[in-house]
Amino acid sequence: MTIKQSILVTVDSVVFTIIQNKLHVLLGKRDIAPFKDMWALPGGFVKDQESIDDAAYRDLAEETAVKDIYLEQLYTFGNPKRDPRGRVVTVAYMAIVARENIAIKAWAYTKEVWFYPVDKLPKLAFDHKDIVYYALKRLQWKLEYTNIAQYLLPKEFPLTELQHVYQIVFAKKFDVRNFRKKIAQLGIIKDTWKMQKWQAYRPAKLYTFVSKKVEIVEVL
Amino acid sequence: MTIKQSILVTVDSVVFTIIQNKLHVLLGKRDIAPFKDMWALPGGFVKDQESIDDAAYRDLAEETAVKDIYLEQLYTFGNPKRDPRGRVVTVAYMAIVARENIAIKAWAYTKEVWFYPVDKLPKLAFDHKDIVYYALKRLQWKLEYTNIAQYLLPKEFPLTELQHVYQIVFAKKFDVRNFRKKIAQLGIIKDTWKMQKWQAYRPAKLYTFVSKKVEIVEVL
DNA sequence: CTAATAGTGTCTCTGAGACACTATCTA
DNA sequence: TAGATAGTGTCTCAGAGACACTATTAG
Repeated sequence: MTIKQSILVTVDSVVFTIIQNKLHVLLGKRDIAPFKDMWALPGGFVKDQESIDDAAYRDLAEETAVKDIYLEQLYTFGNPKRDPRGRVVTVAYMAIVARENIAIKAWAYTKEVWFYPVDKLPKLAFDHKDIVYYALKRLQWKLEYTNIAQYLLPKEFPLTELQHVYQIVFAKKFDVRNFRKKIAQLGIIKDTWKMQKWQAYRPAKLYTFVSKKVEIVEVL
Repeated sequence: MTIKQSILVTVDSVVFTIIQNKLHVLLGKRDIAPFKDMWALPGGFVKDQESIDDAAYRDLAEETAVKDIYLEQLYTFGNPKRDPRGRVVTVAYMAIVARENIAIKAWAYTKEVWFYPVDKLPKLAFDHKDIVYYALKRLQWKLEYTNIAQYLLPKEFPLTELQHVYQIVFAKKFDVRNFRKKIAQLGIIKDTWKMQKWQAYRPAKLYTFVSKKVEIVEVL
Protein backbone atom coordinates (compact mmCIF):
# COMPACT_ATOMS: atom_id res chain seq x y z
CA MET A 1 0.00 0.00 0.00
CA THR A 2 1.17 3.48 -0.76
CA ILE A 3 -0.97 5.27 1.78
CA LYS A 4 0.79 7.89 3.88
CA GLN A 5 -0.68 8.08 7.32
CA SER A 6 0.89 8.90 10.68
CA ILE A 7 -1.60 7.67 13.18
CA LEU A 8 -0.75 5.55 16.18
CA VAL A 9 -3.26 3.23 17.81
CA THR A 10 -3.49 2.63 21.55
CA VAL A 11 -5.88 0.91 23.92
CA ASP A 12 -7.00 2.33 27.26
CA SER A 13 -9.04 0.42 29.81
CA VAL A 14 -11.43 1.57 32.46
CA VAL A 15 -11.19 -1.21 35.04
CA PHE A 16 -14.06 -1.20 37.53
CA THR A 17 -14.15 -3.03 40.80
CA ILE A 18 -15.92 -2.64 44.11
CA ILE A 19 -13.88 -1.94 47.23
CA GLN A 20 -15.46 -1.24 50.61
CA ASN A 21 -18.89 -0.70 49.09
CA LYS A 22 -17.64 1.84 46.60
CA LEU A 23 -17.08 1.65 42.88
CA HIS A 24 -13.42 2.13 42.02
CA VAL A 25 -11.39 2.66 38.85
CA LEU A 26 -7.82 1.56 38.27
CA LEU A 27 -5.40 4.44 37.60
CA GLY A 28 -1.67 4.84 37.29
CA LYS A 29 0.48 7.89 37.84
CA ARG A 30 2.45 8.77 34.71
CA ASP A 31 6.17 9.12 35.20
CA ILE A 32 6.98 10.36 31.71
CA ALA A 33 5.78 13.26 29.58
CA PRO A 34 3.25 14.20 28.45
CA PHE A 35 1.12 14.72 31.54
CA LYS A 36 3.97 13.61 33.78
CA ASP A 37 2.80 13.01 37.36
CA MET A 38 -0.84 13.01 36.38
CA TRP A 39 -3.11 10.03 36.80
CA ALA A 40 -4.19 8.10 33.72
CA LEU A 41 -5.98 4.96 32.63
CA PRO A 42 -3.91 1.84 32.10
CA GLY A 43 -3.17 1.38 28.40
CA GLY A 44 -0.57 1.10 25.74
CA PHE A 45 0.18 0.76 22.05
CA VAL A 46 -1.35 -1.98 19.96
CA LYS A 47 1.24 -4.30 18.45
CA ASP A 48 1.27 -4.94 14.73
CA GLN A 49 0.32 -8.60 14.99
CA GLU A 50 -2.23 -8.63 17.78
CA SER A 51 -5.94 -7.88 17.66
CA ILE A 52 -7.17 -4.85 19.56
CA ASP A 53 -8.94 -7.04 22.12
CA ASP A 54 -5.70 -8.96 22.65
CA ALA A 55 -3.83 -5.70 23.15
CA ALA A 56 -6.23 -4.67 25.88
CA TYR A 57 -5.91 -8.04 27.62
CA ARG A 58 -2.14 -8.10 27.28
CA ASP A 59 -1.80 -4.62 28.61
CA LEU A 60 -3.85 -5.39 31.69
CA ALA A 61 -1.94 -8.60 32.25
CA GLU A 62 1.33 -6.67 32.12
CA GLU A 63 0.19 -4.19 34.67
CA THR A 64 -1.81 -6.41 37.00
CA ALA A 65 -2.18 -10.03 37.99
CA VAL A 66 -5.72 -10.72 36.97
CA LYS A 67 -8.16 -13.54 36.31
CA ASP A 68 -11.86 -13.76 35.46
CA ILE A 69 -12.05 -10.28 34.10
CA TYR A 70 -14.77 -9.10 31.76
CA LEU A 71 -13.62 -6.82 28.98
CA GLU A 72 -15.58 -5.12 26.25
CA GLN A 73 -14.82 -2.48 23.68
CA LEU A 74 -16.37 0.87 24.47
CA TYR A 75 -15.67 3.50 21.89
CA THR A 76 -12.80 4.84 19.82
CA PHE A 77 -11.60 8.31 20.65
CA GLY A 78 -9.83 10.00 17.78
CA ASN A 79 -9.72 13.74 18.27
CA PRO A 80 -6.52 14.86 16.50
CA LYS A 81 -5.49 16.96 19.49
CA ARG A 82 -6.09 14.48 22.25
CA ASP A 83 -2.37 13.64 22.53
CA PRO A 84 0.10 16.53 22.38
CA ARG A 85 2.83 14.25 21.03
CA GLY A 86 1.03 13.60 17.76
CA ARG A 87 -1.89 11.76 16.29
CA VAL A 88 -2.95 8.96 18.60
CA VAL A 89 -6.26 7.17 18.26
CA THR A 90 -7.29 5.18 21.30
CA VAL A 91 -9.71 2.29 21.45
CA ALA A 92 -11.25 2.42 24.91
CA TYR A 93 -12.31 -0.68 26.83
CA MET A 94 -14.43 -1.22 29.90
CA ALA A 95 -13.35 -3.98 32.26
CA ILE A 96 -15.11 -5.46 35.26
CA VAL A 97 -13.42 -7.58 37.88
CA ALA A 98 -13.98 -8.69 41.45
CA ARG A 99 -11.48 -7.16 43.83
CA GLU A 100 -10.18 -10.58 44.85
CA ASN A 101 -9.31 -11.39 41.23
CA ILE A 102 -6.95 -8.53 40.61
CA ALA A 103 -3.61 -7.58 42.12
CA ILE A 104 -1.51 -4.62 41.16
CA LYS A 105 1.96 -5.17 39.69
CA ALA A 106 4.59 -2.59 39.02
CA TRP A 107 3.60 -0.59 35.99
CA ALA A 108 5.91 0.14 33.09
CA TYR A 109 5.51 3.87 32.69
CA THR A 110 4.31 4.84 36.12
CA LYS A 111 5.39 4.58 39.68
CA GLU A 112 2.13 4.47 41.53
CA VAL A 113 -0.93 2.41 40.67
CA TRP A 114 -4.13 2.69 42.63
CA PHE A 115 -7.84 2.14 42.65
CA TYR A 116 -9.74 5.42 42.99
CA PRO A 117 -13.40 5.82 43.93
CA VAL A 118 -15.26 6.98 40.80
CA ASP A 119 -16.83 9.85 42.66
CA LYS A 120 -13.45 11.15 43.81
CA LEU A 121 -11.17 10.86 40.82
CA PRO A 122 -8.08 13.01 40.59
CA LYS A 123 -7.50 15.14 37.51
CA LEU A 124 -6.81 12.78 34.62
CA ALA A 125 -4.41 12.96 31.69
CA PHE A 126 -5.54 13.24 28.04
CA ASP A 127 -9.31 12.87 27.57
CA HIS A 128 -9.44 10.09 30.13
CA LYS A 129 -12.13 11.80 32.16
CA ASP A 130 -14.50 11.53 29.18
CA ILE A 131 -13.60 7.89 28.77
CA VAL A 132 -14.35 7.08 32.40
CA TYR A 133 -17.70 8.82 32.13
CA TYR A 134 -18.56 6.89 29.01
CA ALA A 135 -17.49 3.64 30.66
CA LEU A 136 -19.63 4.29 33.72
CA LYS A 137 -22.71 4.74 31.55
CA ARG A 138 -21.95 1.48 29.79
CA LEU A 139 -21.43 -0.32 33.09
CA GLN A 140 -24.82 0.83 34.31
CA TRP A 141 -26.47 -0.18 31.08
CA LYS A 142 -24.86 -3.61 31.24
CA LEU A 143 -25.99 -4.19 34.81
CA GLU A 144 -29.49 -3.17 33.85
CA TYR A 145 -29.79 -5.46 30.86
CA THR A 146 -27.42 -8.38 31.44
CA ASN A 147 -26.20 -10.84 34.05
CA ILE A 148 -22.80 -9.17 34.14
CA ALA A 149 -22.96 -8.39 37.87
CA GLN A 150 -21.35 -11.78 38.42
CA TYR A 151 -17.98 -10.29 37.51
CA LEU A 152 -18.19 -8.00 40.51
CA LEU A 153 -18.94 -10.85 42.93
CA PRO A 154 -17.36 -14.05 44.18
CA LYS A 155 -18.73 -17.29 42.72
CA GLU A 156 -21.07 -17.82 45.65
CA PHE A 157 -22.71 -14.89 47.31
CA PRO A 158 -25.74 -13.94 49.40
CA LEU A 159 -28.56 -12.04 47.68
CA THR A 160 -27.87 -9.04 49.85
CA GLU A 161 -24.46 -8.76 48.23
CA LEU A 162 -25.97 -8.75 44.75
CA GLN A 163 -28.29 -5.99 45.80
CA HIS A 164 -25.35 -4.03 47.20
CA VAL A 165 -23.64 -4.22 43.82
CA TYR A 166 -26.65 -2.67 42.13
CA GLN A 167 -27.00 -0.02 44.79
CA ILE A 168 -23.36 0.92 44.52
CA VAL A 169 -23.26 1.15 40.75
CA PHE A 170 -26.50 3.09 40.48
CA ALA A 171 -25.88 5.07 43.65
CA LYS A 172 -29.42 4.50 44.92
CA LYS A 173 -31.33 2.05 47.09
CA PHE A 174 -33.69 -0.66 45.94
CA ASP A 175 -36.51 -2.24 47.90
CA VAL A 176 -35.40 -5.60 49.33
CA ARG A 177 -38.57 -7.49 48.46
CA ASN A 178 -38.99 -6.14 44.94
CA PHE A 179 -35.34 -6.72 44.17
CA ARG A 180 -35.41 -10.35 45.28
CA LYS A 181 -38.70 -10.97 43.51
CA LYS A 182 -37.31 -9.63 40.27
CA ILE A 183 -34.06 -11.59 40.44
CA ALA A 184 -35.90 -14.78 41.33
CA GLN A 185 -38.26 -14.58 38.40
CA LEU A 186 -35.42 -13.91 35.96
CA GLY A 187 -33.88 -17.25 36.81
CA ILE A 188 -30.34 -16.03 36.32
CA ILE A 189 -29.12 -17.27 39.69
CA LYS A 190 -29.63 -20.49 41.60
CA ASP A 191 -29.41 -21.70 45.16
CA THR A 192 -26.17 -23.47 46.15
CA TRP A 193 -27.80 -24.92 49.28
CA LYS A 194 -24.87 -23.58 51.23
CA MET A 195 -25.02 -20.99 53.97
CA GLN A 196 -22.77 -18.28 55.30
CA LYS A 197 -21.29 -19.44 58.58
CA TRP A 198 -19.25 -16.98 60.50
CA GLN A 199 -21.64 -14.13 61.22
CA ALA A 200 -22.84 -12.94 64.58
CA TYR A 201 -26.39 -13.00 63.18
CA ARG A 202 -28.68 -14.97 60.94
CA PRO A 203 -26.61 -16.54 58.13
CA ALA A 204 -27.69 -15.98 54.53
CA LYS A 205 -28.21 -18.54 51.80
CA LEU A 206 -25.55 -18.52 49.10
CA TYR A 207 -26.41 -18.22 45.42
CA THR A 208 -24.49 -18.56 42.19
CA PHE A 209 -25.10 -17.43 38.62
CA VAL A 210 -26.63 -20.05 36.34
CA SER A 211 -24.71 -18.97 33.25
CA LYS A 212 -21.25 -17.52 33.07
CA LYS A 213 -21.96 -16.29 29.56
CA VAL A 214 -23.04 -12.68 29.42
CA GLU A 215 -26.67 -12.69 28.37
CA ILE A 216 -29.26 -10.04 27.69
CA VAL A 217 -31.77 -10.05 30.56
CA GLU A 218 -33.77 -7.11 31.81
CA VAL A 219 -32.71 -6.92 35.42
CA LEU A 220 -34.11 -3.62 36.61
CA MET B 1 7.63 9.45 19.95
CA THR B 2 9.80 6.51 19.19
CA ILE B 3 7.05 3.93 18.92
CA LYS B 4 7.27 1.59 15.94
CA GLN B 5 3.85 0.66 14.72
CA SER B 6 2.54 -0.13 11.22
CA ILE B 7 -1.17 0.14 11.57
CA LEU B 8 -3.41 2.07 9.20
CA VAL B 9 -6.76 3.46 10.25
CA THR B 10 -9.83 3.56 8.02
CA VAL B 11 -13.50 4.34 8.42
CA ASP B 12 -16.31 2.30 6.86
CA SER B 13 -19.94 3.35 6.92
CA VAL B 14 -23.11 1.32 6.79
CA VAL B 15 -25.58 3.75 5.23
CA PHE B 16 -29.20 2.72 5.71
CA THR B 17 -32.16 4.08 3.81
CA ILE B 18 -35.60 2.87 2.89
CA ILE B 19 -36.48 2.35 -0.77
CA GLN B 20 -39.79 0.90 -1.90
CA ASN B 21 -40.65 -0.32 1.57
CA LYS B 22 -37.38 -2.16 2.02
CA LEU B 23 -34.32 -1.39 4.09
CA HIS B 24 -31.28 -0.83 1.88
CA VAL B 25 -27.54 -0.46 2.42
CA LEU B 26 -25.17 1.57 0.27
CA LEU B 27 -22.44 -0.51 -1.41
CA GLY B 28 -19.78 0.09 -4.01
CA LYS B 29 -18.10 -2.37 -6.32
CA ARG B 30 -14.34 -2.34 -5.82
CA ASP B 31 -12.27 -1.82 -8.96
CA ILE B 32 -8.88 -2.38 -7.37
CA ALA B 33 -7.31 -5.22 -5.42
CA PRO B 34 -7.80 -6.64 -2.90
CA PHE B 35 -11.29 -8.04 -3.39
CA LYS B 36 -11.46 -6.50 -6.87
CA ASP B 37 -14.99 -6.64 -8.32
CA MET B 38 -16.53 -7.45 -4.96
CA TRP B 39 -19.01 -5.20 -3.21
CA ALA B 40 -17.89 -3.28 -0.16
CA LEU B 41 -18.99 -0.59 2.26
CA PRO B 42 -18.08 2.99 1.42
CA GLY B 43 -15.01 4.04 3.38
CA GLY B 44 -11.48 5.28 3.25
CA PHE B 45 -8.38 6.21 5.19
CA VAL B 46 -8.48 8.70 8.01
CA LYS B 47 -6.33 11.77 7.34
CA ASP B 48 -3.70 12.81 9.84
CA GLN B 49 -5.41 16.05 10.81
CA GLU B 50 -9.07 15.14 10.87
CA SER B 51 -11.10 13.50 13.61
CA ILE B 52 -12.52 10.05 12.92
CA ASP B 53 -16.06 11.41 12.78
CA ASP B 54 -14.93 14.00 10.27
CA ALA B 55 -13.31 11.30 8.17
CA ALA B 56 -16.57 9.38 8.02
CA TYR B 57 -18.51 12.50 7.01
CA ARG B 58 -15.94 13.55 4.43
CA ASP B 59 -15.81 10.13 2.91
CA LEU B 60 -19.57 10.00 2.48
CA ALA B 61 -19.60 13.50 1.06
CA GLU B 62 -16.99 12.50 -1.48
CA GLU B 63 -18.94 9.53 -2.65
CA THR B 64 -22.48 10.88 -2.44
CA ALA B 65 -24.37 14.15 -2.40
CA VAL B 66 -26.01 14.03 0.99
CA LYS B 67 -27.74 16.22 3.54
CA ASP B 68 -29.48 15.59 6.87
CA ILE B 69 -27.70 12.35 7.53
CA TYR B 70 -27.36 10.80 10.96
CA LEU B 71 -24.00 9.23 11.69
CA GLU B 72 -22.78 7.40 14.75
CA GLN B 73 -19.75 5.36 15.59
CA LEU B 74 -20.45 1.66 15.85
CA TYR B 75 -17.42 -0.39 16.72
CA THR B 76 -13.77 -0.71 15.81
CA PHE B 77 -12.75 -3.84 13.97
CA GLY B 78 -9.12 -4.70 14.36
CA ASN B 79 -8.49 -8.31 13.53
CA PRO B 80 -4.88 -8.40 12.20
CA LYS B 81 -5.93 -10.49 9.21
CA ARG B 82 -8.98 -8.57 8.10
CA ASP B 83 -7.09 -6.85 5.27
CA PRO B 84 -4.70 -9.00 3.21
CA ARG B 85 -2.57 -5.94 2.35
CA GLY B 86 -1.44 -5.40 5.92
CA ARG B 87 -2.62 -4.20 9.26
CA VAL B 88 -5.70 -2.04 8.85
CA VAL B 89 -7.97 -1.14 11.72
CA THR B 90 -11.36 0.18 10.70
CA VAL B 91 -13.70 2.32 12.74
CA ALA B 92 -17.19 1.42 11.57
CA TYR B 93 -20.05 3.90 11.44
CA MET B 94 -23.77 3.53 11.03
CA ALA B 95 -25.55 6.19 8.98
CA ILE B 96 -29.25 6.82 8.48
CA VAL B 97 -30.67 8.98 5.74
CA ALA B 98 -33.95 9.48 3.92
CA ARG B 99 -33.76 8.36 0.30
CA GLU B 100 -34.57 11.85 -0.94
CA ASN B 101 -31.56 13.28 0.91
CA ILE B 102 -28.90 11.21 -0.75
CA ALA B 103 -27.72 10.98 -4.36
CA ILE B 104 -24.93 8.77 -5.63
CA LYS B 105 -21.83 10.32 -7.15
CA ALA B 106 -19.04 8.56 -8.98
CA TRP B 107 -16.88 6.76 -6.47
CA ALA B 108 -13.11 6.97 -6.39
CA TYR B 109 -12.14 3.32 -6.21
CA THR B 110 -15.17 1.69 -7.70
CA LYS B 111 -17.24 1.80 -10.83
CA GLU B 112 -20.65 0.89 -9.58
CA VAL B 113 -22.44 2.18 -6.52
CA TRP B 114 -25.81 0.91 -5.49
CA PHE B 115 -28.28 0.48 -2.68
CA TYR B 116 -28.88 -3.18 -1.88
CA PRO B 117 -31.76 -4.59 0.18
CA VAL B 118 -30.31 -5.81 3.50
CA ASP B 119 -31.95 -9.19 3.09
CA LYS B 120 -30.36 -9.72 -0.33
CA LEU B 121 -26.81 -8.50 0.02
CA PRO B 122 -24.16 -9.76 -2.38
CA LYS B 123 -20.97 -11.32 -1.03
CA LEU B 124 -19.01 -8.53 0.66
CA ALA B 125 -15.29 -7.77 0.81
CA PHE B 126 -13.22 -7.89 4.02
CA ASP B 127 -15.32 -8.45 7.16
CA HIS B 128 -17.99 -6.08 5.89
CA LYS B 129 -20.75 -8.64 6.34
CA ASP B 130 -20.08 -8.64 10.10
CA ILE B 131 -20.12 -4.87 10.13
CA VAL B 132 -23.50 -4.70 8.37
CA TYR B 133 -24.95 -7.20 10.82
CA TYR B 134 -23.66 -5.19 13.75
CA ALA B 135 -25.03 -1.98 12.25
CA LEU B 136 -28.47 -3.50 11.74
CA LYS B 137 -28.66 -4.45 15.40
CA ARG B 138 -27.70 -0.93 16.38
CA LEU B 139 -30.28 0.54 14.00
CA GLN B 140 -33.01 -1.56 15.58
CA TRP B 141 -31.89 -0.64 19.04
CA LYS B 142 -31.88 3.06 18.15
CA LEU B 143 -35.38 2.91 16.70
CA GLU B 144 -36.57 1.16 19.81
CA TYR B 145 -35.13 3.65 22.26
CA THR B 146 -34.82 6.99 20.46
CA ASN B 147 -36.62 9.35 18.10
CA ILE B 148 -34.16 8.58 15.33
CA ALA B 149 -36.83 7.36 12.89
CA GLN B 150 -37.09 10.95 11.73
CA TYR B 151 -33.93 10.47 9.67
CA LEU B 152 -35.72 7.87 7.56
CA LEU B 153 -38.69 10.14 6.84
CA PRO B 154 -39.44 13.47 5.20
CA LYS B 155 -40.03 16.41 7.54
CA GLU B 156 -43.81 15.98 7.40
CA PHE B 157 -45.30 12.55 7.18
CA PRO B 158 -48.49 10.63 7.95
CA LEU B 159 -48.49 8.31 10.95
CA THR B 160 -48.91 5.34 8.68
CA GLU B 161 -45.52 6.10 7.18
CA LEU B 162 -43.87 6.14 10.60
CA GLN B 163 -45.41 2.77 11.31
CA HIS B 164 -44.11 1.47 7.99
CA VAL B 165 -40.59 2.49 8.99
CA TYR B 166 -40.82 0.43 12.16
CA GLN B 167 -42.33 -2.52 10.36
CA ILE B 168 -39.63 -2.46 7.72
CA VAL B 169 -36.71 -2.23 10.13
CA PHE B 170 -38.04 -4.89 12.50
CA ALA B 171 -39.51 -7.00 9.71
CA LYS B 172 -42.77 -7.48 11.56
CA LYS B 173 -46.21 -5.88 11.80
CA PHE B 174 -47.51 -3.74 14.63
CA ASP B 175 -51.12 -3.15 15.59
CA VAL B 176 -52.33 0.18 14.19
CA ARG B 177 -54.16 1.29 17.32
CA ASN B 178 -51.49 0.31 19.81
CA PHE B 179 -48.77 1.88 17.69
CA ARG B 180 -50.56 5.23 17.41
CA LYS B 181 -51.48 5.19 21.09
CA LYS B 182 -47.85 4.65 22.06
CA ILE B 183 -46.45 7.32 19.77
CA ALA B 184 -49.07 9.82 20.89
CA GLN B 185 -48.32 9.38 24.58
CA LEU B 186 -44.57 9.73 24.02
CA GLY B 187 -45.08 13.24 22.70
CA ILE B 188 -42.20 13.01 20.24
CA ILE B 189 -44.25 14.11 17.25
CA LYS B 190 -46.80 16.85 16.75
CA ASP B 191 -49.61 17.66 14.35
CA THR B 192 -48.77 20.05 11.50
CA TRP B 193 -52.48 20.67 10.78
CA LYS B 194 -51.77 19.88 7.18
CA MET B 195 -53.22 17.03 5.17
CA GLN B 196 -52.13 14.86 2.31
CA LYS B 197 -53.95 15.96 -0.83
CA TRP B 198 -53.46 13.89 -3.90
CA GLN B 199 -54.79 10.45 -2.88
CA ALA B 200 -57.77 8.67 -4.33
CA TYR B 201 -58.90 7.92 -0.80
CA ARG B 202 -59.12 9.51 2.62
CA PRO B 203 -56.17 11.87 3.12
CA ALA B 204 -54.01 11.48 6.22
CA LYS B 205 -52.98 14.15 8.70
CA LEU B 206 -49.32 15.11 8.51
CA TYR B 207 -47.06 15.04 11.55
CA THR B 208 -43.55 16.22 12.31
CA PHE B 209 -41.00 15.39 15.01
CA VAL B 210 -40.92 17.79 17.94
CA SER B 211 -37.15 17.61 18.45
CA LYS B 212 -34.49 17.10 15.83
CA LYS B 213 -32.05 16.15 18.54
CA VAL B 214 -31.69 12.43 19.02
CA GLU B 215 -33.17 11.64 22.41
CA ILE B 216 -33.63 8.54 24.49
CA VAL B 217 -37.31 7.60 24.45
CA GLU B 218 -38.75 4.11 24.79
CA VAL B 219 -40.71 3.77 21.59
CA LEU B 220 -41.60 0.08 21.47
C1' DC C 1 -71.91 3.54 -3.97
C1' DT C 2 -67.43 1.41 -4.34
C1' DA C 3 -62.66 1.13 -3.46
C1' DA C 4 -59.05 2.31 -0.64
C1' DT C 5 -56.87 3.86 3.32
C1' DA C 6 -57.26 6.78 7.87
C1' DG C 7 -58.44 6.72 12.32
C1' DT C 8 -60.48 5.41 16.89
C1' DG C 9 -61.73 2.80 22.41
C1' DT C 10 -62.10 -0.98 25.62
C1' DC C 11 -60.80 -4.91 28.14
C1' DT C 12 -57.53 -8.09 30.14
C1' DC C 13 -53.39 -9.31 32.05
C1' DT C 14 -48.75 -8.66 33.59
C1' DG C 15 -45.31 -6.47 35.94
C1' DA C 16 -43.40 -2.42 38.72
C1' DG C 17 -43.38 -0.32 42.95
C1' DA C 18 -45.00 0.80 47.71
C1' DC C 19 -45.09 -1.09 52.06
C1' DA C 20 -43.98 -3.93 57.53
C1' DC C 21 -43.34 -7.77 59.83
C1' DT C 22 -41.31 -12.44 61.18
C1' DA C 23 -37.13 -15.70 61.18
C1' DT C 24 -32.62 -17.06 62.52
C1' DC C 25 -28.37 -16.79 64.30
C1' DT C 26 -24.53 -15.31 68.04
C1' DA C 27 -23.14 -13.86 72.28
C1' DT D 1 -33.11 -11.88 75.35
C1' DA D 2 -30.82 -8.30 72.78
C1' DG D 3 -28.63 -7.15 68.60
C1' DA D 4 -28.11 -7.70 63.92
C1' DT D 5 -29.26 -9.09 59.43
C1' DA D 6 -32.14 -12.51 56.38
C1' DG D 7 -36.17 -13.27 54.29
C1' DT D 8 -41.15 -13.03 52.91
C1' DG D 9 -46.66 -11.46 50.48
C1' DT D 10 -50.25 -8.32 49.05
C1' DC D 11 -52.32 -4.49 46.94
C1' DT D 12 -52.56 -0.82 43.58
C1' DC D 13 -51.74 1.24 39.35
C1' DA D 14 -49.81 1.83 34.72
C1' DG D 15 -48.84 0.17 30.49
C1' DA D 16 -48.66 -3.69 26.79
C1' DG D 17 -51.22 -6.19 23.71
C1' DA D 18 -55.47 -8.24 21.63
C1' DC D 19 -59.24 -6.97 19.03
C1' DA D 20 -63.32 -4.63 14.89
C1' DC D 21 -65.62 -1.09 13.31
C1' DT D 22 -66.51 3.80 11.47
C1' DA D 23 -64.75 8.02 8.72
C1' DT D 24 -63.27 10.31 4.64
C1' DT D 25 -61.96 10.96 0.17
C1' DA D 26 -61.93 10.34 -5.29
C1' DG D 27 -64.03 8.67 -9.08
